[in-house]
Amino acid sequence: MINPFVRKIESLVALPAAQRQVLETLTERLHHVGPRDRIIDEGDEPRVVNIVMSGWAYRYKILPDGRRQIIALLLPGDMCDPYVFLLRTMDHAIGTLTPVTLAKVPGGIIRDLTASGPELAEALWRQMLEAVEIQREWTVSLGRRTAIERLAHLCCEVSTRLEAMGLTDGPDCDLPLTQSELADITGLSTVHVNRSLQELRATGLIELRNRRLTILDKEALMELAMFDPAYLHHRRPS
Amino acid sequence: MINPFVRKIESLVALPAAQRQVLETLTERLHHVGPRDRIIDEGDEPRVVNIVMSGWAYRYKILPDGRRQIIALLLPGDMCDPYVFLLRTMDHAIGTLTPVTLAKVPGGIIRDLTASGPELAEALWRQMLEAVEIQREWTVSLGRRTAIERLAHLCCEVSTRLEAMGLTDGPDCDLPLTQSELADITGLSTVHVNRSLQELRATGLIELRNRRLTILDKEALMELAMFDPAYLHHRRPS
DNA sequence: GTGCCGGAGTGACATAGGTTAGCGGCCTGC
DNA sequence: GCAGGCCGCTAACCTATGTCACTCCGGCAC
Repeated sequence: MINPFVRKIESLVALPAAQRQVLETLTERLHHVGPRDRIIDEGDEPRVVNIVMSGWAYRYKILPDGRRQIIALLLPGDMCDPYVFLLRTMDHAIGTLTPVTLAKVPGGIIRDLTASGPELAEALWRQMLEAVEIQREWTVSLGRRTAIERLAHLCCEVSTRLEAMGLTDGPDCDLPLTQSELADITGLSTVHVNRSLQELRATGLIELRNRRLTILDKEALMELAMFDPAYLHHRRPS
Repeated sequence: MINPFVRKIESLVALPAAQRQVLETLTERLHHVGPRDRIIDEGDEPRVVNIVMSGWAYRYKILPDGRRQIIALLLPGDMCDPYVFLLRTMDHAIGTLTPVTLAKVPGGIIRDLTASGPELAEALWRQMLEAVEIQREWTVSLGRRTAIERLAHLCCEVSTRLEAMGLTDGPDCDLPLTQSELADITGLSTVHVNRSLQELRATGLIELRNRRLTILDKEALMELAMFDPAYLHHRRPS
């Protein structure tokens, strides 16, 4: 299995072989975190840049009264903000959904890397831009899409992101989220997530069993979700 | 009046005088755009980096059926994604709320700047990180805050951001948004924005007249909004 | 095997917020 | 000085989504 981080970076920019080699060695030492565990907490001082090498993680914030919002999903190959270490403290937390393997890259190394040539610096910027666009699309979902549309859109997004990493199996992919986590992503209640999911199933758009998602009618699902994959297209022209 | 872009950058990193001078000259040639006008449209190819030197602009997306969501507010000093020009096309549009003056910096110049020394590269990263954190907080608002809380939070955010730029007058600041624009920011209907605004006024937390906001009880407003300014604190230790 | 627990699923009911329709005030254009 | 339009505001009514309280099922600990 190819290194997902390298795969992701190489989908963004063409790397000289030497640079590629550097990245490979960077992500050799892996840390293992169990499922439903924490990676970093709000208020912590970020010292390293975490890279998800396998498994699913998520960013979240909890309001003083306990309401929780999941802010982003981190899939294999995703990097937690290339330059987080510039911040004094984390303003949100990161946790795992599944068992996760992580590469931890110290800030100094990141600086050295980007100073060594423009390709990598550019790749990091592209990755950041992609992350921001995803975040913006979530903003649109939460602000203006209905419950069903939000769920449909999430399915489209996840499936598209996983596909780009070679992690789909035809119309099938992982979706290791409980309904309560789906609720915290979509800003809904668990009950309503359940209802809406049933409706998505009833109309034959998706199947969802055993943490696996099957998209039965991609066209219709995209139309319902008003999903335009353009915002995920930072791939370099190939 | 000091150059707001330079002011913003200098709040993030300490700049050698020479670098500072470069920034000043970069933002000498200004473009003027009228109120409620467009700066760049979805699908356009971004060639330059826009910097807002005065006035208010905003990012937005429109769904196929016309629903609009405002995704971000761009205040004086804000830069529209330091490296946008890496993208093939804009996935969202940017428009103006008030008359706006803009500096337009070509991508090549940005690259040269950041290649010339680490301070500026770092400043751009910090600015991006701040923008993302704001975006994440909007995600939380839309997902988990009630109507009143969203509006209160927006007031806190705007006032804090303007204050950092020296654009507040004690508890007063600009808020050049119609109720319909507030609705598209907060994911509500205009009617409900109106209702909630009344309630905020009735409880003596804010005043809002003639596009000016007065925060009457900042403590209470922050508590209601569950506003924690930490996410805006990228200022360098001074 | 038994008991426990977390997660999916339900039904009845409550409510935050949306919709529609309409008013009056204030600009602005002419 | 009039007409048209945008904006703030309101009332009556509607509905998407939330809340509460519960069942059922499967996996895991022991």
